[in-house]
Amino acid sequence: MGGLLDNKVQAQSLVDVVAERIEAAIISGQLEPGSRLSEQALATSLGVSRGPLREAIRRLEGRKLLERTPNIGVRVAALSLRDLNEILQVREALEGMACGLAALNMSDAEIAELRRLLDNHEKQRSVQENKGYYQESKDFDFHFRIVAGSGNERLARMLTGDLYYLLRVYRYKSSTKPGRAMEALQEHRDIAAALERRDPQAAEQAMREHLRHARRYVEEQIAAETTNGHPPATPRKGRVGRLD
Amino acid sequence: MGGLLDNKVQAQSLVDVVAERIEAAIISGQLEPGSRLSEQALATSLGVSRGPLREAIRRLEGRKLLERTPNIGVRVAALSLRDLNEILQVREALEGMACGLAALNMSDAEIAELRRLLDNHEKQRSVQENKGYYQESKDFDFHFRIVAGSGNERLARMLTGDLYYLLRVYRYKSSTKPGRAMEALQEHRDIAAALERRDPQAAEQAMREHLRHARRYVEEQIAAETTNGHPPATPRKGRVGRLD
DNA sequence: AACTTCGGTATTGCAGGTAAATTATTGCAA
DNA sequence: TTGCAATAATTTACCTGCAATACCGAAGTT
Repeated sequence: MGGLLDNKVQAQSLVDVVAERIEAAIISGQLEPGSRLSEQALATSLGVSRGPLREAIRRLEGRKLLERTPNIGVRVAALSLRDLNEILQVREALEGMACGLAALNMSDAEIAELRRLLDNHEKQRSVQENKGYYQESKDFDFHFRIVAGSGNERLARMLTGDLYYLLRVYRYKSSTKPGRAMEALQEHRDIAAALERRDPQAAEQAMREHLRHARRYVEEQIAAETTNGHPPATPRKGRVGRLD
Repeated sequence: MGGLLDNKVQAQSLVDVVAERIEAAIISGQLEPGSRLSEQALATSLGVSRGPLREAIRRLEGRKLLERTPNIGVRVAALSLRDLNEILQVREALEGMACGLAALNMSDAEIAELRRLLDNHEKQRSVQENKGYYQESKDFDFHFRIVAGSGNERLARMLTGDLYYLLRVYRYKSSTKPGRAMEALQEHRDIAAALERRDPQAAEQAMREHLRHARRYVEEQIAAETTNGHPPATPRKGRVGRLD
């Protein structure tokens, strides 16, 4: 394994490239949620004709990252706080199950690796002590490994391929809250401990609790919004997203 | 509610129509899993050019109902027994949660309606007693209402819009098993009872158990397949699906 | 006889162009 | 000045045509 010739390369059509590019732009924030995209502008900006671009858009449409209104146009899917809450609820159920399965299916080596990952995080955290925030990619890495370790490939794809993306768009870090980073790290440790004990029920519970904290944060925002008569998060409709 | 003017009609592009048509063809079995579809043939058969057809295909691709291999072609997604099992596992978690939420969020009227539905099923079942099988659409209706009653729209769409479709393709009726129909009806009653009691935990448990039975059926098949040295379910590759 | 190579045929991938719909703008009237 | 109407401009929707790639069968080689 590891040889350069072992990986089977797949021909990539323009559509694939364009779709990936747009997806990346959405996640990176280059294309803001709710912003409209002009076919002509995007096509010339990417150097392709409108055919493949439209096909790429259709695919992302199927994945609910883009929304098209016939004869009007395409916009980046915008999630309301309510949507966000719903998605987090789904995530809780799915990733809870994944974690329970991981307790049964992950290899000892994988779990050990997970533990090392956390020690690593701890160090990095102590460096920027007061920054008090858990770097996004680290958090993602931890969750990713567990989900992959569940042994249920479809479940893993649903989480890492679909739900995570939607959440990332919102760079929704409840971890920006003051003491949250330390808490999160501790919760990660609890999860790892349950995995080491090979206790699926405890693992599921630990993961669910961890995720519930994140969700509570959103629920607080919802509550605040509805009481304050806050403007219901108007997604900027005017802006047209480019990729330059 | 229910007025003819309440439904907001959306302009439907050719792509929408074509996509729906293909989806229907897949579900109805007109297009078998694993079968290849020729763009030219489908296009002429549907009376559209290849452009919109390709876009429709791309969308279904995003929804994992179709799979495209670059420069080769498109085929209807084929699920192995292992895939099926994975999906059923996901369904268990998701629909379990949905049922728990439904116990909190469904209106009394909706629950009462559910009960009437079951009485109706019972009658119909007793008519074709020995046929011993729960008509597919009835079963779907029951589950559909509960899922919709969860109050979590995204969850409902994931289940009814995505997972159910994948499962329907396989018309995988564990209900064809001899005594299964009666059992299933009884389980439905248990679920309804938990909802009436407004007991979310019991509701979730009842639903999970109901679904676990279906899954066990698949697991048995997997076991049988691997021991018998059965050919691993070769999806017919040769056939080209038409819509005529 | 089996395997490889080579050419023809069919299918997919991509680009541009025309028609239809929506949005923006301008002019007119109240 | 405001509201409406007609028109112009922009954008999407769809179709056709051409290029690139893969598939299939025949001929040739080992």
